[in-house]
Amino acid sequence: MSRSSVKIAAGDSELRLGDFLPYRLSVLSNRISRTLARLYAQRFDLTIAQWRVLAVLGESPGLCADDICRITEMDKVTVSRAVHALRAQGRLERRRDGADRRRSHLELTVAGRDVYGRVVPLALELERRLVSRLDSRDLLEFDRLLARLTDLAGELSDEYGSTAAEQRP
Amino acid sequence: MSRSSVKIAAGDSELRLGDFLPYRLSVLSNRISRTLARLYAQRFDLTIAQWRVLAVLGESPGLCADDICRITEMDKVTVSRAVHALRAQGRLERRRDGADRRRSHLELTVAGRDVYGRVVPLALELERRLVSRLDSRDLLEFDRLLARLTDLAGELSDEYGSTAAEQRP
DNA sequence: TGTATTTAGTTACAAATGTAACTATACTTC
DNA sequence: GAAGTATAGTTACATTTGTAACTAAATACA
Repeated sequence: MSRSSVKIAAGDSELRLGDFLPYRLSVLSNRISRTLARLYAQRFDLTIAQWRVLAVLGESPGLCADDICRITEMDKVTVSRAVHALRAQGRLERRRDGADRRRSHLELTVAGRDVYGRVVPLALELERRLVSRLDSRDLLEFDRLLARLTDLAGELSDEYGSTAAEQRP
Repeated sequence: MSRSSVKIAAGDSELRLGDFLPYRLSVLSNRISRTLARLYAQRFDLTIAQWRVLAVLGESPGLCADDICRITEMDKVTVSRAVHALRAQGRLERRRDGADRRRSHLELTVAGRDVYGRVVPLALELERRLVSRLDSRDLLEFDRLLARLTDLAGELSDEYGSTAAEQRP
C-alpha cells in the first residue's frame, strides 16, 4: 500500500505513481468521463465535447462559440467541430450577429432542447450516484477543496506556461 | 455565482455545467495534465504515457507490459506504443521471460534512469507547489476523499458499462 | 483614410488514442 | 498429445484531438 497515510507530497524525493496527485486525478476523471462518454454516445450519439456545448447552450442560449470556449476551457477548434456536428444533427442553429459579423449566436433547436432535456437527468443521476455515498459534510469539503485546487492549478499552469516556454530546441 | 454553497448534486433537476462534478474534475485534471505534458515534452521529449511507463519502471524494474497496464489503467496498445518509443530512444530495454516467452521484462537503461532521475524532482516539485497552499488537514482530507471517489467511480463504471457492452477485465 | 493588429471562426495537417483483428505462445482438458 | 481456449503483445484502421496556418471581419492608430 502506501508509505504513510499522508500520500501526497510527503516531502519525499521518491515518486510513487499511485500516490502522485496528477496521476490520481487523471484516473478519477478518466473513469468518470469514460462512463459518461459511453452513456452519451450509446444513447444520444454525442461526444463529450458536443455534450458540453449542448449543456452550456441549454443553460445560456445565444452564446457565441468564443463564449463557450472560455466557459468550458475547450479550445476553439474543439468547439467549432462540436458546433458543426450539432448543426448537422439538427440540434443547434446559428444566427449571425448584426453588429459583428464574424460572430454567430448559437441556440438549441427543438430537437436540441429535447436531447438536452433527456440527457440532463441521466447526467445528474450519475453524479448523484457517485456522491450519494459520501456524507454531506465530506461532500461540501471536497467541493471546496476541488474549487481551491482548480484555482491553484490555473495559476500554476500560467507560471509554467510562461517560464518554461523555450527550454528546449 | 452558484445557486448555493453545496454545489454538487443539490437534488436539483437543472444542470449547471460549472457545478457538475465530472466536468469540474475534468477541468482540474486537464489543467494539471497540460502543465505536466508541456514540461515533459519540452524538456525530456516524453508524452504522458511514456512518462508513466518510465515512472512505473523506475519504481519497479522488471515489470512486463501487462503489469504496467494494470498498474496505470492505460490500455495495452497505449503501453505497447510507449514502450516502443522508449526503446527507440534508448531509455528502456526488454528481456524475454525464459519461462513464458510471450512476456518481456522491461527495465530502464542508464539513459532511462538518468531521465527518470531528472523528471521525478520536477514532477514532485510541481505537485508540491500545487498542494503547498492547502493546510495539511485539508490535504489529508482531500487525499481521503479522492481515494474514496475513485473507488466509487470504479464501481459506477462497472455498473454502467455492464448494461450494454463488455465487462471490465 | 489606409495600414497594421486583433479577433472569431475554419481548414488542413499531424500526433495521439481507442477498437478490433491478428500472431505467437501458453494453458486446459479430454 | 490434439484441440480448443486464454493471454501477451503487436499491427492496422478509424476517430479524436491538438497545432498551425488561414480567412474574414473588426479595431487601432498614424
